[in-house]
Amino acid sequence: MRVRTKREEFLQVSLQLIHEKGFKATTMRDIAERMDFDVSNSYNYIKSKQDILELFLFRTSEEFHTTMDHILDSSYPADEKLKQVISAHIQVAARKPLEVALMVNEWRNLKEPKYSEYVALRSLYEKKMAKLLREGVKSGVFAALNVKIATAVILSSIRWVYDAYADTKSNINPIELERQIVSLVFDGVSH
Amino acid sequence: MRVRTKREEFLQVSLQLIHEKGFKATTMRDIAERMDFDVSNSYNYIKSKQDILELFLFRTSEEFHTTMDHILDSSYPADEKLKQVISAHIQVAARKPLEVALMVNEWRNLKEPKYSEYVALRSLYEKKMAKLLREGVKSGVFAALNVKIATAVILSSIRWVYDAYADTKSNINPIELERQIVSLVFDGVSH
DNA sequence: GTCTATATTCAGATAGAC
DNA sequence: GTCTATCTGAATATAGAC
Repeated sequence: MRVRTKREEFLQVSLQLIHEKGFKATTMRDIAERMDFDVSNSYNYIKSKQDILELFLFRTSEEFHTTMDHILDSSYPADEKLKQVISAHIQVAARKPLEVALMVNEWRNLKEPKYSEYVALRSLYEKKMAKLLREGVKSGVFAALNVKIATAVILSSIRWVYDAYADTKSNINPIELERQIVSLVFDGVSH
Repeated sequence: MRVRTKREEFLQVSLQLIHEKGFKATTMRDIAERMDFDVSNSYNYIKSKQDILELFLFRTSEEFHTTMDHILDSSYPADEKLKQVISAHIQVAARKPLEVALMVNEWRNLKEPKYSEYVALRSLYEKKMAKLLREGVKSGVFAALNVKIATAVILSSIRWVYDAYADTKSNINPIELERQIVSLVFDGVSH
């Protein structure tokens, strides 16, 4: 990622370190050390450690929601919408793996009232997916599946994708990855 | 869970608290407080906080591996084996949701050398699943899927199940849950 | 098994000089 | 924007008496 300001550099370094060690295990001293300055300087860029977490979590969550909303509001049939949601997730996870890793692994470290706010956003995202599936079941493009369970299964089945892009410059082609995942979600492992 | 000794009670209380607050955020004082005694007494039952994590993680991991090994060693065809692996996972997650939650959420908090040991066990479990899938592709009971991706998708798609049983006495019937998940994994959402 | 007391270490955060 | 110095609180863990 291109870093324009020292604040952006500070935030990127924080994100990387939190990915490596976990939020709680990453100290302000760790971040400062990698920035090659004293701890106290960190507070030139943020007012608390929690700020770092909130900033990335809510920013990336909004990106997911905006995309999901655009897809839901379109006139595509439900199966096409589901493909697009999966595709969009993979693209974000491939482009911003560390941000997505944070969403998957560190949201529990938010403190109130941000914690409840974030949990509500997660829950809302699930509701949007459930709505999409219900739409498809009603219109007959999907089988008569249990929407609650299918929502959990489908969202869970793509949640690992960031991991393929987080550590090394992965050689997994996102287009091929999308093709394979879409194939599994739509038709399963059977012939 | 039936608790026979005070040590078992201590460990169960620890597990519950770690589930509620996360491993790092749970202090020995928190656990002692819920046990209604002073912190120092905790060290009658374990020699360090890490012990608690290691104990549950490796014990539950072994349970998963043993079951997986029995299934792989059987003469069932690959599709039947896959059903049994899914079924077994759901049963463990329904019976011991807090232990499975720990496996999903807290393994990163292990310290070396246990961390590397545990990562190797996870990786081995994935290899066993990949072997099962490769078997099924070769014999023709599965479609010509990308084994690496399918492994990640399938394991991921059942990883959330503990959550349906962790907090409240869930009204989700594990048999019905299994039926729905198997249907999705084998045939997807399409008609 | 329980307590009191304490050693040790380390975390987040702020004040204020340059 | 950088530093030194420091406050404040909290954590894991141990020693030793009852």
